[in-house]
Amino acid sequence: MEEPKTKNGSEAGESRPGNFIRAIIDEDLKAGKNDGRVVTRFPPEPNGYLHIGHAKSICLNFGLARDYRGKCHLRFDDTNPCKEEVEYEESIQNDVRWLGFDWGENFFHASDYFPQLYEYALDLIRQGKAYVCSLSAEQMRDYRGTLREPGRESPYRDRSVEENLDLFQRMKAGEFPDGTHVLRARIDMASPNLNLRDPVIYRIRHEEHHRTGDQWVIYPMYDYTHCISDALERITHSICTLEFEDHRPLYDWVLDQLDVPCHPQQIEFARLNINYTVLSKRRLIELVTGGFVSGWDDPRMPTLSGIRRRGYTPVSIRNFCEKVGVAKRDSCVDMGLLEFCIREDLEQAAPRAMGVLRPLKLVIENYPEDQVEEFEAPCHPNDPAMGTRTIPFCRELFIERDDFMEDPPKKFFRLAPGREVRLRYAYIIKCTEVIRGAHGEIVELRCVYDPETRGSAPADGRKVKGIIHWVSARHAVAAEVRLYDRLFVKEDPCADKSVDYKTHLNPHSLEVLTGCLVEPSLAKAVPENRYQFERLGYFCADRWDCKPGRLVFNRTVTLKDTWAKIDKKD
RNA sequence: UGGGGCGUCGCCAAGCGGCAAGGCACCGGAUUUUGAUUCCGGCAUACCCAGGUUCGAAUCCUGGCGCCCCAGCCA
Repeated sequence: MEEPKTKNGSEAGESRPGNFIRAIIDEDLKAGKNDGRVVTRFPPEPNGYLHIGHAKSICLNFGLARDYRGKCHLRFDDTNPCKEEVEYEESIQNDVRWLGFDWGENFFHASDYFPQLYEYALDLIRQGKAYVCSLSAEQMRDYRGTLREPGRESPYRDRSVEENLDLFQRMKAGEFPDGTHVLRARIDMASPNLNLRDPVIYRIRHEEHHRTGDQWVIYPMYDYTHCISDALERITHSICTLEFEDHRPLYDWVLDQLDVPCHPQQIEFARLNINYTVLSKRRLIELVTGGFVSGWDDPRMPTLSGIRRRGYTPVSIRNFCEKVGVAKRDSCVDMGLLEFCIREDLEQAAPRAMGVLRPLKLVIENYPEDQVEEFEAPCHPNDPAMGTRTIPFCRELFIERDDFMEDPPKKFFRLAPGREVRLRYAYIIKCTEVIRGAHGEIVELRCVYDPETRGSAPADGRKVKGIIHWVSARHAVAAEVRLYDRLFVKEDPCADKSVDYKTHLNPHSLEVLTGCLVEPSLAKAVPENRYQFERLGYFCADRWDCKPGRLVFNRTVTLKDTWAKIDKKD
């Protein structure tokens, strides 16, 4: 967290946006709750990679801890040995750190509490508030009732404390196969809240756990584990997403029965949605395993590792999460906001360079054959502190194919036959001839340059509106450039439940360009270096594939393109 | 005629009875050797609807309507 530590949100001068969670904390503080402590936690299940939706939660929880001078714990919710892996734990920690947050010593696992959780379960049984149920899964579903009808009590509901204790201990000892018994909380089978109809709190799973190995064959369920874990860690505000709102009565019930250190407050907020992508673990996994993307960190993925590889910066993600706000309304944020955030950051942070994606050869006929000039260009037009780089210039250049049109529309002010244009940081040139190939395609442009226009406007006062980028044919360096676009063509790929969301995958979400040419100063680019290729967009040297002698750039985002808008309108 | 939430500009989102913040997008215009950036200006007589209370309501009350979540031994 590189930002200066600030005081809490209630103090004057604080500019952070207010949200209902901060309002609750402010009130709690005013009322003297929790001895003035603020302790939050980010509790991922290690069964997938983090995505931008998690970033919202991370920024919220760690941000609260920062602003209220509290703590935010990182706790892995690893209660289901069937789905969880260490690979995920590692990636999650990397991603949280990359985002810019630090949990310090406060690193935990729900599995750390298995022994205590077990003791608490015994306690519940002794109080007659939990029982071993031997109904099958199907039977239990049947007994649970429906949304409108109350459930029926299990025939095992009134087993004696002794029998329950005995059975539960034997469950733990591994005497029974999976699915034969569960431990259930004894609450109310007629509750309109299904979560309270004697929820399962322990199940048998003869499965190796990635941390506890084969030490346990019974594993606690989320509802039972999460609240107790929070209490043991003395969490003050347990922030989760809306779908857990119905679970809050159970969260509170469990803590009310037990002798725990404190009773944290669960607060729910709306999860993040972004259009033209999907943010559900299940679907992201499917995209990866189905080979629809190259992996979890494919630059098109909304995963933090994907976004990172695409070229997004941590600060841009944090700003995005800040701008998105925190509320309880289901919402879907425009992808355009994310793009705004990365442009906003890179505009000031990324050094400029010239690169030609689709090269078109251009020969300056009145420029001496052997002459080479070197131009000193600023690395940033508005920030001299970023220094300069030198750009070689000679008779033969490459320009962007899109910057030439034989028969241009009115508002096109780039190169065309007989027209003048400025070569950025160099001379004004005029196109005199178009050379064609065997099939009539344009293969080369012949031009003349005005030697008097280097670094200055023409003396005769004529106006040249267009400025285009270029590279020297003799000095340019080859590069591969990967152009990324939105992953889906539909705003909400999952809106129509009768159609597989994958049918809305954007077939043009990746375009690989291999014949690109970039200015020689880029030869030294190392993985994750970010640049603005002038007039084109922001590009990031690929984290894995960019190596000395083989440049690979990913397009993070284009520059705002007013011309494209005008062109589309006409 | 199950329960729990939510409805303020195209998209987010403040607002908590005193007369609709802000951001994105969008539309003008200025500067500009990136059609970028920056800069100025515009952008809800209106807060799901209908009644009611009040001098005064997005904010309170009543009744509708709409959307989301819940019937895993997932989290």
